[in-house]
Amino acid sequence: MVVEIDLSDAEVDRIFRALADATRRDIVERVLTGEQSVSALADRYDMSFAAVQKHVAVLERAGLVTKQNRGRERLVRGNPDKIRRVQALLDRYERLWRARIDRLDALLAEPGPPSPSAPEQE
Amino acid sequence: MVVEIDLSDAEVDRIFRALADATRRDIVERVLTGEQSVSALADRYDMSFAAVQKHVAVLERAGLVTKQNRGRERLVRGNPDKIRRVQALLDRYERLWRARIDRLDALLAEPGPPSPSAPEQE
DNA sequence: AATTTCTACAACCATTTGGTTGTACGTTAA
DNA sequence: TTAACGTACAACCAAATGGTTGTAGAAATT
Repeated sequence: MVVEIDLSDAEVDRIFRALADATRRDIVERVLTGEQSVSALADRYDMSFAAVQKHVAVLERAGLVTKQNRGRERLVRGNPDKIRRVQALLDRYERLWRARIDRLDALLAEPGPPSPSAPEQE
Repeated sequence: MVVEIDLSDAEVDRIFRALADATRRDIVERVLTGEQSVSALADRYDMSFAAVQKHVAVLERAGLVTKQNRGRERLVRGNPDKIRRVQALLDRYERLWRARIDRLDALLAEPGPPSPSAPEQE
């Protein structure tokens, strides 16, 4: 399955920043298992309801979760499309990196020194 | 190839936070192509040398790049092992997410309503 | 009708972030 | 030797982050 990469810098900023917090990553894991209300999530953490509410808001702004009204509750659920795009993004990084390593390996495997390059001193 | 996932919460925090900035992501891409000195990197961006120096320090603390001394220069290069671990981490998220979607799909495909669940109103 | 539950949001606070400028020091070049 | 280059680091600043408490409103319960 091919996933398109059409995220703006600002979007990628928001996504990575949202994932740069252990509580928020934990929330993501929880709503992966099944949708949960904000207060149900808040019960799990040693912080105020408002704090958890803010974390959910950060995840929502990043597009990683969505909220749906059910009565007085707000059900939080994951956004699979977005996580696939993040996956594709990291996949691209990994491929670029691997390509560089492969080039270096090939260079080192050559018989003669291909270029004087840097004398590599500490 | 199997990559181990043994990163602490704090490490993952640092990695995601490091990637949550367009300039730093660009630096990562540049050093993927080949190692570069800090000043060579600084020339590329519309900000002070010290600012770029700080960005590199953030990437270094996250373990995404390393620096090596060559004379008066500090050569910045990528850390392939770390990026592979990040890749593995995201891979895990993606698999969890996909598993949930598959479960939901299976549920919806069943003939009778499996459970009354929520009346789904806005 | 009164109370409780779940949520939203404002105000506040300490800390971190991302930028700046300035100073100092080792290394290279003239 | 002197000048220029590359880097490190401190001090400073505005804005964002991550937490708090308090107030208010809509929905459910009693």
